[in-house]
Amino acid sequence: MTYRTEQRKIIEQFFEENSEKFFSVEDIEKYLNEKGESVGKTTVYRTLKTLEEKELVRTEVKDNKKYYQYITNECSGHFHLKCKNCGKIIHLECKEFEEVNNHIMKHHKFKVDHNMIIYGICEKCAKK
Amino acid sequence: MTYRTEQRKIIEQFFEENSEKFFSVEDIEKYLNEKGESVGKTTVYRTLKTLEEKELVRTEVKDNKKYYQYITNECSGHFHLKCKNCGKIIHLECKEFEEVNNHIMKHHKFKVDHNMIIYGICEKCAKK
DNA sequence: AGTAAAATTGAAAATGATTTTCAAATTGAA
DNA sequence: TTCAATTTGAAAATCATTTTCAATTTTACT
Repeated sequence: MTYRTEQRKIIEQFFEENSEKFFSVEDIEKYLNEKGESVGKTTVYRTLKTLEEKELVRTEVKDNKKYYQYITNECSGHFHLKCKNCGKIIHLECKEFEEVNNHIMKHHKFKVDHNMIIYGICEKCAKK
Repeated sequence: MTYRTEQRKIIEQFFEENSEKFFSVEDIEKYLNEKGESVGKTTVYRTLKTLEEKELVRTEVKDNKKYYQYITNECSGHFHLKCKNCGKIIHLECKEFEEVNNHIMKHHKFKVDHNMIIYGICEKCAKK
């Protein structure tokens, strides 16, 4: 039932191969076209919207512009810290956070998004 | 050195009195004008930008539109859970979270924003 | 394979939130 | 009071995103 077109495949493949950063629609369009792939801006917008609805990408807005990051399997299931200054991402895979999750579940009756990013300032940037 | 104009006072007062919800620029403009306060849209935009820079408001983007929430003193210093579905906000004032914060500080060398909102689904909405 | 219906694509136009511009009004310091 | 610096707001500009719609591609069904 799921349509699978050439363009959509290309975009999904782009994300499979580029999961570390956040990209804007412009970034992706440029990158693909430079690689010789024929994908229009509108299609990139539409595909990203779909991926977002399926919760396969995380989004972030900066200067009224949306950025998308692919959620890999390895990154799903734990929290992340992201430095607002330099963009560094730290994976929180300690058992502490499973406990926090359980606490929130039990006492606050709340199911936290498992791909949440917590923002703040990393050590390096704090020193400046 | 800080200029303090009539319009800016009105907008800041609006937030002091309305801290529970998120508001769009349109919301605020409408509300103030209905109350007979003369504040232009552009000024609302500018004032909100300043408040955001001073970290006196939190922001959220929905359908390419920005929403602002005032950060009261009572709400600063602890995490919040917000239901993505119904918008309900839960304040996490348990000691568990201070511990988490300390853990992140010590082991991950990271200073978390103290007004963070963690998104997820509340019990009621989960049941639907 | 052949065909038709349904879904997708993309260029161009439309939308709409936010920013910029700039002249007029307001503010604060001397 | 006076004047430079700042703020205001209407209108114009900007720019990311969405919509439109005709053409193309995909899928389901023979």
